[in-house]
Amino acid sequence: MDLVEAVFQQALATRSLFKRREVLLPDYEPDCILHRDEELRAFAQILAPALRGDRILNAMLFGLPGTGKTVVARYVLRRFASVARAQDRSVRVLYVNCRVEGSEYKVLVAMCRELGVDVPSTGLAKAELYARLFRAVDARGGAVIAVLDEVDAVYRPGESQLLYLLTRMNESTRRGKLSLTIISNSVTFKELMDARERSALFEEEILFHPYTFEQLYDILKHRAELAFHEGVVPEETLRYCAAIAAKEHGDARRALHLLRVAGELADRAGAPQVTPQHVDAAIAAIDRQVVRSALASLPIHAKLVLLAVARLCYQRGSDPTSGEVFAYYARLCRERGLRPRNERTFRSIVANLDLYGLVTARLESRGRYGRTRRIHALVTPEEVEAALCSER
DNA sequence: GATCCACCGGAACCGTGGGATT
DNA sequence: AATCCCACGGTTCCGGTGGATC
Ligand SMILES: Nc1ncnc2c1ncn2[C@@H]1O[C@H](COP(=O)(O)OP(=O)(O)O)[C@@H](O)[C@H]1O
Repeated sequence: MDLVEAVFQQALATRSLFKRREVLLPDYEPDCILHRDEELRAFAQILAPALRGDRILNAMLFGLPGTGKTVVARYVLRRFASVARAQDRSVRVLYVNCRVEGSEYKVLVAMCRELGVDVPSTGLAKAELYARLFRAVDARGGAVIAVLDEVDAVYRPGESQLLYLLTRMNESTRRGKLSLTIISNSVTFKELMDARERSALFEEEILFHPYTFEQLYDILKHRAELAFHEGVVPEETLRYCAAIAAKEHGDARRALHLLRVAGELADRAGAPQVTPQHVDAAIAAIDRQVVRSALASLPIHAKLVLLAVARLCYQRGSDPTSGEVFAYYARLCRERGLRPRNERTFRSIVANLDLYGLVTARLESRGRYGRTRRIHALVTPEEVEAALCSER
């Protein structure tokens, strides 16, 4: 029996640890939400008046990542839509994730499309998009409930008009009414908004607290029962995952992610159970995967800048300055027949790498010898090279 | 104190790729 | 076809700036 055959035979002989693996994936929508009764009720209460045809208030849901904002919102929205449909109410709901869309403009495009308006993904004037959205809201009449998830990802304090304009839309619509529910991962988001927006949007607010260890444990236990065969995941493993996630801002997404990857590792190894050791291995595997996919999604010039930083860092064991990195980066470009981006763009690239946490760039004043950034790589040259190879 | 290095980073602008209107 | 609108990535321009050295 050859190598490959052995793997297949093994897979046939041992049954998978998973019953329904998809239950642990991030986009799974559970039909049972634990420890969020207050939040569920509060959000349902906000939407409820729309069933009677009354105007509903703009709401704001905020809390740290993985505290259940999205599940709660989508769950209530789903239930709301089905009641509204049964009652024959002309209420429409739409959900857009702003981080996924990427920019304010694309959020508008997505909102239009959710309402069935066919708009091109680029080319239209912003004002025209507003007009079309406006017409779509007004055309069929009735309320439109729009949930904008992760707004903080596209919101630029001072220049963002999205929210303000959307809240003002009602002043000119005749039959349709638009209600906004804004979800933000940043608890300080509120302070970033200017007064007009704040008063328009903060008619209602719901704060999501981090999950405690016990709450995370319950969520994990419930999901584990759906996802794995009986007896596969011991209590101890669930407690371990819960403890790690509780320490990291009470993040349920993190807890579920750990459990899923631990399960996959155990499954692949042919282990009979998912143990805490598998969870430890999962932490490392997730870390590696996070780095790998962050690197892979970088534009080519960002990869080259990062490679320059990493090489220089590792070669001399000290952090290079902007000027040095730029020179090395320019050389890498020329070796490859690429035209280097200019220095200003280079500095923007470095600023972005810093933002992504792939390098740290601290401003340093060396008096006579100028002011520059010392750039430190948080990834190894090998990791960047791997990402560069898979290019093209 | 004044100087001046080696950059920093805001802002205005440009080119490309898209679409609407007439 | 001409002329308008736009976003996005990149470029051009340029006024800062902390602190060792003169
Ligand atoms: N109370 C809960 N019960 C069950 N699953 C939950 C609960 N809270 C969060 N989750 C799960 O945790 C993950 C992250 O939750 P999510 O709502 O996306 O967080 P947020 O939007 O606050 O960042 C999702 O996969 C979700 O299914």
